Order: sequence, then structure tokens, then C-alpha cells
Amino acid sequence: MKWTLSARPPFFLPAAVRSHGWIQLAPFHREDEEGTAFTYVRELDSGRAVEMRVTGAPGGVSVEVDAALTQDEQAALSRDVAWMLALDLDLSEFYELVRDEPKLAHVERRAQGRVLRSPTLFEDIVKTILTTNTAWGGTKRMVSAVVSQFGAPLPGDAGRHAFPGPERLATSDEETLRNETRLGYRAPYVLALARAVAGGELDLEAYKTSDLPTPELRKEMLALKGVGPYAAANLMVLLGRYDFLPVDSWALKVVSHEWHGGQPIGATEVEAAFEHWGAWKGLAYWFWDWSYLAEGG
DNA sequence: GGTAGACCTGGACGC
DNA sequence: GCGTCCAGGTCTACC
Repeated sequence: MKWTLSARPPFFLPAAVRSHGWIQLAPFHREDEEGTAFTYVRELDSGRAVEMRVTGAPGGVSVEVDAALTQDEQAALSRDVAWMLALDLDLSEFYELVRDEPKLAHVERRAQGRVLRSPTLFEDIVKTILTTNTAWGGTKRMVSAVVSQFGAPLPGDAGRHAFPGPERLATSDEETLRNETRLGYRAPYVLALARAVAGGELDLEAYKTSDLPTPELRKEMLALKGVGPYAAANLMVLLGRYDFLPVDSWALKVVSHEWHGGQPIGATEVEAAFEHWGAWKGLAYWFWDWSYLAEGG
């Protein structure tokens, strides 16, 4: 079955798909380099896995599932896609703010500002933990292993699985996650998170709509084992709070080249460089035009 | 509150 | 092919 969802304009699906590396992580699958369509394998409440195919449509996106769905299941998938692509996000204040900044003036024209996210915060936290202290190739390998070893298989395609819910990961053990899934020292962090959510001690989904002030919400993220300043800031951006910068080695490098002549700098200098953008600094950093660095300038 | 060392893996490098 | 070194954030112990 196939249906459409509307998005608050301006909206351009490839801009969201290409907003960061999440599209390269299972169970996402990008159909082309441009990001005009992607698929995602989602486990329904019944335990059955289905593949969603998302493409651009006039005024929003089209969602296609090659399986029969109940009304409730279709509604749940619609909520997933709306969250993953932030279809209702209002960026008019951000666009107004950055209109005169040459390094950000492109964002409105290209309908940038939405950051692709997973359907659940649990999945995004696990993935974020798996980005820390490793190269991107390691992140892709670890996420792929988590999905293939624990995720519900997609009927008819043994090679694809959904991202496992916390209940599935909670039944694993540190030894397995460490040595078979090869998460290394991150294994106890992922296991503790899964068990806390599965056991009802932690309601991550409530954070999506939390009224907590951003610094308080950040403290909640930092309280999770394996989540430090970088990971917390990354998660805050995914939660639509842009007050903090995810300062990693890449941020130190590009900010140094942009404003400090390539000299070694710390997180303080990165923060200072974007302080001007206030509550939007996370997005300003995310969508800053660093292309000249990639081109070798 | 700040800092040093450990954690784990894969890739680069030298032999 | 093998061994060594290093990069990548966070945690814990210590000052």
C-alpha cells in the first residue's frame, strides 16, 4: 500500500536524507547518491518486519509498504516517517537569522535544516554511542552487526533486518555484544541502555516531546553511560534542540582551519565560533559551508 | 573541576 | 605477513 504525508515547506527529501551519515547505517538503505528515495526496515508492534520505501511527493513524501497493514500499523509508520524527516519542523526563524551569512545563506534555498533521525530515540542513542571513539567504518560495521544479529528479519529478504528494540537487545549479554557483535568496550553501555528501557526504568520516547529546558535535557543524556559531551550534543540536535555543539575531532579540525589558521584548538574555541547563533548554533554548525575544506582549500 | 590513562578496533606504516 | 603506532570520545581514578 502507498500513501502520502505532507511537510511544512520548504521541504526537499534529498536535503534531509543527505543531512548526515545516518542514511548509511542499517536498517536505512539509500537508493541513489542524490537521496531521492530511501528504504527503512521497521519492526511493527506485532513483531513483523516491513520495508518502507520513502520518496519525494508534491508537498511532502510518499510512503510505500509492500505488505498489508492495519490502520493502526499504517498510522504508526506515518508517525515514524514524520519524526524521521521532521516533516512538521518550522525553520523560518533559523532561515531569517542566517539569511545574511554567506556560509549559511544556501540553507533556505536548498531547504536544508532537517536532520535525518531514526524512528526511536533508543536507536539514535545506540547509533550515537557507536559513533564514539571509532572511525566511521567501525560505526557502520557495529550498527550492521547489531541489526543483523538481533533485528527482526524482513520476510522474503534474509539479508535485511529491522533495528532491534530494547527488549531484544536486553536479552543479550555483555560477552556476546563485546565479542560476537564486536562492540568492544561499548557493549556494557548498549546493554545497560537496552535493559533500562526494556525494564521500564527509562522512557526515552518521552524525551521527544519533553518540556524540560535544554540544559536539563542534556543532563539526562549525559547521565547515560557511554554518552559524553559530544554524543549528548549530537542527540540534542536529533531532538530538535540546537543550543549545543557536537564537538568531535572533525569540528576541531574545520573550525581551526576556518578561524585559527590550522592551529590546535579546543572545544572552547569551537563554542566561541558559533556563540553568535544562540539557540540555533547547533544547526549553524551542522549546515555551515565547509565544502572548501573538502576540496582542499 | 581538571587531568591522565585505559578502553577497543581498524587502518596506516615500516620492516 | 607481522608488529607497532595512532586516531577516535568517554569513563574512572586521582589530585
